Amino acid sequence: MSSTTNSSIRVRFAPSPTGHLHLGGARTALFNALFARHHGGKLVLRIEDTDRERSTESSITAILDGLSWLDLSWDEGPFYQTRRLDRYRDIAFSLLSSGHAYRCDCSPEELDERRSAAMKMGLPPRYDGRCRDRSIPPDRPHVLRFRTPENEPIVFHDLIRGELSFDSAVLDDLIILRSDGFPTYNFAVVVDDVDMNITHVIRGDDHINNTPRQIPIFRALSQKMPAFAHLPMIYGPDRTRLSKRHGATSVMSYKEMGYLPQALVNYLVRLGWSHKDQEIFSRDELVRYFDLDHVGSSPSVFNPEKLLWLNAHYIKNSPAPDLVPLLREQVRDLRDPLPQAADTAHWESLTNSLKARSRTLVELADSARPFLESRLVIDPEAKIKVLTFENLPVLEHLALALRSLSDWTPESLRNVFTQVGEALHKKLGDLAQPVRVALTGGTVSPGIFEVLLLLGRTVSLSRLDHGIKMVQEDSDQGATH
RNA sequence: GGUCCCAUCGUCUAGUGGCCUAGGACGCUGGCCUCUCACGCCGGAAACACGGGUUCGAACCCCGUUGGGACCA
Repeated sequence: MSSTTNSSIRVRFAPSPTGHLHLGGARTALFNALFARHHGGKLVLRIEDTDRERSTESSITAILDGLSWLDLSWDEGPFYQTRRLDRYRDIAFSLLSSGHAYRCDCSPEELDERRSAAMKMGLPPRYDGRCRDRSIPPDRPHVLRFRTPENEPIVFHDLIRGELSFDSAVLDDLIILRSDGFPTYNFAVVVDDVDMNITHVIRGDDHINNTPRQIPIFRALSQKMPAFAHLPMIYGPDRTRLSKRHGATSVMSYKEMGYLPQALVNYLVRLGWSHKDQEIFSRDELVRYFDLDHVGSSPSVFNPEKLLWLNAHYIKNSPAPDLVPLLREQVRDLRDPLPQAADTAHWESLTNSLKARSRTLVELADSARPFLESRLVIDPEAKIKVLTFENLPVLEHLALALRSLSDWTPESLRNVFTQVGEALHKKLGDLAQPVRVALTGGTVSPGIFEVLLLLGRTVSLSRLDHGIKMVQEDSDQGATH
């Protein structure tokens, strides 16, 4: 165990900018951030952009956007590996002069050939070390290879998995500096982790096999090693690594689908980590409770249903004033708004009426539209089922009674429905449904009195009249046939 | 193919040798509430991969098998 004191804990999140921030990366970032906050340490953001083929500027922006949407902040950086190339070269050459590295001028073609020859003979396709003791002049094209110590077992203690050991015989002399002067992945990572004083490397377990390649470099550099913690992968439903073909994997696509960042964070944190039976965590609780000792070691399958449930939970339990700006964003394209759409109080009571019925902000917006726009689209099925000739008396009686109402309060509205119900020998349910379809266009909505109140007298009466007219026209047509 | 990792309900997980006739959550499902739909509440079905050990006792420790996955090519 390391003797590091809490205040000096330093972790890093080190994405490659080759695409959006995906769920696995987001969880790695989250665990690093929570670990840092919990221990009062620092989080360093490092962009590993040495793969010039695949790294893009827009990916960097996308990753930063994703982190900020999730409200994950870092303390230092972002540092870019491409701006540290001189540093990697310096260290590589210092390893050359200390004898830990050597020049190699084997061509890719030769290496390929030897690799396939080895595989044909059933041998592992590793570099045979033939340049180890040749002295290749520096003016010839060459790479720098690390002289991997032989017969030295590599054992380290993983904070999540315990002791992990590898046989150094399977490690070959990896290239640390390419002929174009670019460092290789495993080398740059070690130089960075040393330079940035990283105390805990928390990363996906797809890097577990990189660790034994990195450890000898730490040793050659005479640097003390960070502690390692390898997080289990997140799988898709088919139990392979989560990827695009499993649907939405980018963090920002969840924003577009109307998810709250708290819901996604809460979902991701429970993938691999637990705190007894608790499912819902505030950010404060997360910081307080999170630690590596309750991170599991087995991979988990991404479950969109549970995420949806969490999202519904967060929507339902958010105060309306927090939700209203998000709702406004969803309905920016409002056409022909109702007068009350200018009133913040209307947005808030609307949100209060709808939030327990919405699992996403998109659903919230869809159900809010009839209360914000003048234009009302009547669902054809609802019309056929509910806006029938049999229900015409219900609508007419209610319209008449409502029109003569002097006030427009829950009590008076309820009285009207009760009286009309008694006169027509109908139950409240028989009255509410036709009104609901006439007023909202569908069979699903908040309570009918809430709807009446939300819409207000003028809009309610005109939609009711319009509904009555529609039924009359339909029955006229039916009569002529 | 080589190396490494993993294994509790369909899924996320609790569980660190006796508290387990295995707990919670999502989903599914029966009911209650009810003007619709939700929300909420109450109930149900549903798992320790298999085989050996160790131990008085194993979901928990060890070994093997099987299955899955990652990495390197």
